[in-house]
Amino acid sequence: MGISYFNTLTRTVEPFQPLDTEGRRVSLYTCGPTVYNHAHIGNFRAYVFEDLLQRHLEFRGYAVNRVMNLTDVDDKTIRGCRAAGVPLAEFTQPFKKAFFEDLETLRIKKPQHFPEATAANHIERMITMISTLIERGHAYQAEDGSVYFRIRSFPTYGALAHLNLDELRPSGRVASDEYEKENIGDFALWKTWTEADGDVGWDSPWGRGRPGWHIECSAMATGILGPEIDIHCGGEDNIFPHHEAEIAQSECVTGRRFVRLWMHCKHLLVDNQKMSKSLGNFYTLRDLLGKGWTGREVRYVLLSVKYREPLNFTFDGLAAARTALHRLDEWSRRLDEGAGPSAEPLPEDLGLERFGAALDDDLNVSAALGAVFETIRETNKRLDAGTLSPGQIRSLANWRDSIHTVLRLEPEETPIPAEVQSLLDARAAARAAKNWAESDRLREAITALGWTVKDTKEGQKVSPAT
RNA sequence: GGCGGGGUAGCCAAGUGGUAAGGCCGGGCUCUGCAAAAGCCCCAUGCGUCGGUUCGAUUCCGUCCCCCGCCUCCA
Repeated sequence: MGISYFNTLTRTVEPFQPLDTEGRRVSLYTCGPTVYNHAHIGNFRAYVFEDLLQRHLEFRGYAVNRVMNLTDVDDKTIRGCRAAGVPLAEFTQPFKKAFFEDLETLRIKKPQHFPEATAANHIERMITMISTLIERGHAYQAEDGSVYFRIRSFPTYGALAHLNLDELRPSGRVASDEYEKENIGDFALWKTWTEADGDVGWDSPWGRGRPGWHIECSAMATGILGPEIDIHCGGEDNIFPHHEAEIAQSECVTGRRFVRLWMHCKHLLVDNQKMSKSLGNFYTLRDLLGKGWTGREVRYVLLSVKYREPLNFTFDGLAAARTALHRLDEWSRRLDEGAGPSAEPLPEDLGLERFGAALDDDLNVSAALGAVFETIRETNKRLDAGTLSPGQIRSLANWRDSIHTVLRLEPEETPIPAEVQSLLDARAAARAAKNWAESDRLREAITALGWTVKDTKEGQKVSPAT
């Protein structure tokens, strides 16, 4: 059975069929952050979903070539740099750096390409694309100097979002000063320079200005991955207008089908409400780390719900994630302790294939995790009963390693400090001599150093105090 | 107004036209110098409401009630 994913365009789960059927290569474009502040956990839900997608494809033997763009020029970044009184690049740089750190914290695999919208070659490509669109009648320069895409020239505009453009309700978010446009729905390809832009701007055939948001992605996507892309992802709010616009621009330039498969993840809610600063339920990853939660725990929460379902983020959920991970860790430790050097075949009734099968079914990670925990319970029973050989335990450990190439939920490796280790050695000796008073004293000494020691059947076990 | 998603045990969350995965919490047992941990077992006659189709519905159809998202630069 092959892989199937839900396609936003067709609204059906379809068998996955990349352009390159023989080479097993997949091109993946994912909309990245606008670097005007620290990304919040809602943003990271999308990036974790995309990470799961990439790792699942790799688990199934595909080589994924992924692009994640960085939007480093737009209204917010310009506003930010002007408020800070620094050049644009200087303003966005720390947020770019922070973003990469956050990706690492969440164990998100780094895409091969991180194009920046302001890079000279990309700006150049955007200008070229806009010129082509104007030549072909898909775009026009309005009285205000800006260049707009003529949506009437692209009959399928609205197909991705399944919007009937004639029935659109005017919303308050449409800037009232955009009366120069032929159609209210025409979107900016090139925004002419205004006072508010300060020293941000590039020269173009249409005067000084800056690119619109949508053309950035079209230029970087087709520039790096070519005219046809296998998968394009983003948050559900990107469907319209952003991805709709990308399709229109790209296809009018290349004459090819821009994207074969569109995948979007649902929003994250906090306490069943949309995250917002005014509600006090707005969190960046850094906020959570500051509260003592780990990147792995946050990853678990963001990962554990199917991407097409709304995810309700709560601190109870984070606490549940911590305990669940602990169960995973204990099982993992038992495997390492019991594993022999060479693998032996496992009993077939463990159903290990269910993990991959669940993911093949439109990334049903909840079912996949359910299968993992069922395996944990079943193998724990057999470990208790001693019915697994060291070679079979090795096979289970290998299986565990393989699922972690997708889940990336393995424990943090925290080396035991020498000071703690010497106390542990002394305590082991005291316990062997049944000197309980000394044992308790040493336990307290270890606790004072920030570690927790527990006495198990296999001896002392130490872990960092949480 | 248009389009779409969701309501499953105390919490989170899979799933199926044939009688409810998994995680957390809770209870029990085992192990145990103490403390703790861990492992195992138990924990929804029920799947928002009211109807319909069916031998049989949580699953299909319709009604109604809630919650959430998009509708022109928010992941």
